Amino acid sequence: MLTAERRRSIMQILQRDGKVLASELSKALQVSEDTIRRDLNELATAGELHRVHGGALPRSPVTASFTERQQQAPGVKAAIAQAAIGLIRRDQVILLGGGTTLLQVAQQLPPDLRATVITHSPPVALALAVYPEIEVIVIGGKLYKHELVTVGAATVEAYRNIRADLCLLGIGSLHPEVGISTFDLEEAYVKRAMIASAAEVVALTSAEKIGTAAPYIVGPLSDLTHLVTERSVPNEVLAPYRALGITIVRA
Amino acid sequence: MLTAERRRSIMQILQRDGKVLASELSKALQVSEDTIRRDLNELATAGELHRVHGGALPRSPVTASFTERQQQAPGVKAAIAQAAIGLIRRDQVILLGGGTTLLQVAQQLPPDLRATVITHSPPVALALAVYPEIEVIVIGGKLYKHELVTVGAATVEAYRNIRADLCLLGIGSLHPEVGISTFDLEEAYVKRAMIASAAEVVALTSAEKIGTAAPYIVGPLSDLTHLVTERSVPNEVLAPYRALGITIVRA
DNA sequence: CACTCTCATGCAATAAAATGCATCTACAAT
DNA sequence: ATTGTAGATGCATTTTATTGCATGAGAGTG
Repeated sequence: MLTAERRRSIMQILQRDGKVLASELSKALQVSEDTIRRDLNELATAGELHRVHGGALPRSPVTASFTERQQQAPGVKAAIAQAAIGLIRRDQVILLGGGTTLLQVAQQLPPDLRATVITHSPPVALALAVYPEIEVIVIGGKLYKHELVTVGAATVEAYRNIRADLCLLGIGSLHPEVGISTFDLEEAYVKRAMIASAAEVVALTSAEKIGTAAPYIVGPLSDLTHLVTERSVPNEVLAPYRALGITIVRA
Repeated sequence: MLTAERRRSIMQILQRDGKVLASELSKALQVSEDTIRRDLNELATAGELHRVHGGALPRSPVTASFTERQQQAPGVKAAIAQAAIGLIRRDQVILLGGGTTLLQVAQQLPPDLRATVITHSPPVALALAVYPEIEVIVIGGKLYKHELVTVGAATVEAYRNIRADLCLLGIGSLHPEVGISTFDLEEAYVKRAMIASAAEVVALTSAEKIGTAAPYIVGPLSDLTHLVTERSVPNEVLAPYRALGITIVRA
């Protein structure tokens, strides 16, 4: 039996049973557990399944990509979120993007904040539901399962009809020359619409994303009014942003 | 049973019942309480739940107060949800309402179901995000915090532009003469729009809601094509619904 | 304060995983 | 045919994870 053939069998069994055990696969496919483990690791690296001790489970888009990242650098993200919250003023109309950093923002707002918050991220919307004085507006659309945000024409259209005071956005890539960019086209459209609808635009980004570029351009750096990032980012890296009049906030 | 699998079960039970006890989980999952405690601690560290003495609670206080109501009769709601799922066929376009019963539906769908599901409930949308073959459309609007659904003109308008095969709705009150009614005006509008947009309309309702009326009329009983309710409901109570040609499904 | 239930910790047994190494096979070039 | 090479496989060994149990500390209740 060919290697690729065996791996296909593993995927089929996984789909059929909802889980696979390394020991069982070894018997069923007549190869050693070492080989099975190698297969499982390769498949996990390729993102086809979720490797766990003893076997593997189907890759669930939510638990895999979203909650997993939540753990990566919790301290840093919380600090950035906290710093961004300092820019919010009472009674504003605020656009909140998706992603784990913005979820942190939604969770850490002052309990008595009075504001209108508009978001296209269901998890952010749920986090906001605890605040009695916040009016929450959900923007609909097609749900992107890995980011847990809505996208598409309906989403963009909805943002177009809004005039907000403030927009808080998680940014995937920032580059002095390329500008704001992201790894997903649909998300780029949504972010562009959000930026166009807000008077002040705040980018939240961790240190390692500054100076990088991604395939899809959201807009020029001059779209931003504020940049919230880690304390550790060296001054010279931030110079081009300051030169554009962007207010830098260090968490 | 795999460790990761067991933790996933714990999260499911937590979501279903609104709380978990270490002692009960130990019996239900056939492992020692030590293992359960370790699981709960790990899940708490990962931010997936809120660890408390004796067991654990959902992480977010929102979903807590929301799922708390599920404790009242978790078995009944799960059974009604399961029965309603039997009406779903592959590749349909389905409207899902809000509320705890519909959340149960979203959580108990067959893992490989292929369909398009449209909902104005963020918790339902998140529950649907785990299904790889389901396209999820979120309907936006103003967020109603107690029901965790969106309402308002945007919501109604969005549903108006949709033609669905099936609509699954939680119903607050059903009365042979009054028809379908609810305690909230905004929700009445949304439900009306959903009913108007679907070929088949399925009402999910527990026994005690049948024969009651509420201030805001959604529409006549003849809007319904199916009624899913508890097995215990006596036949004579259901007679007027049967007379209208409504298919009765007993959970 | 006394009682019970729950929890944390260290420990040992077991299962699973990673690693390095030898062997085997398929395939291509000579 | 044979030689070389890359990849796949199995085995031995070491390392790491998981689990249940015992002990004592701690929390909750009346």
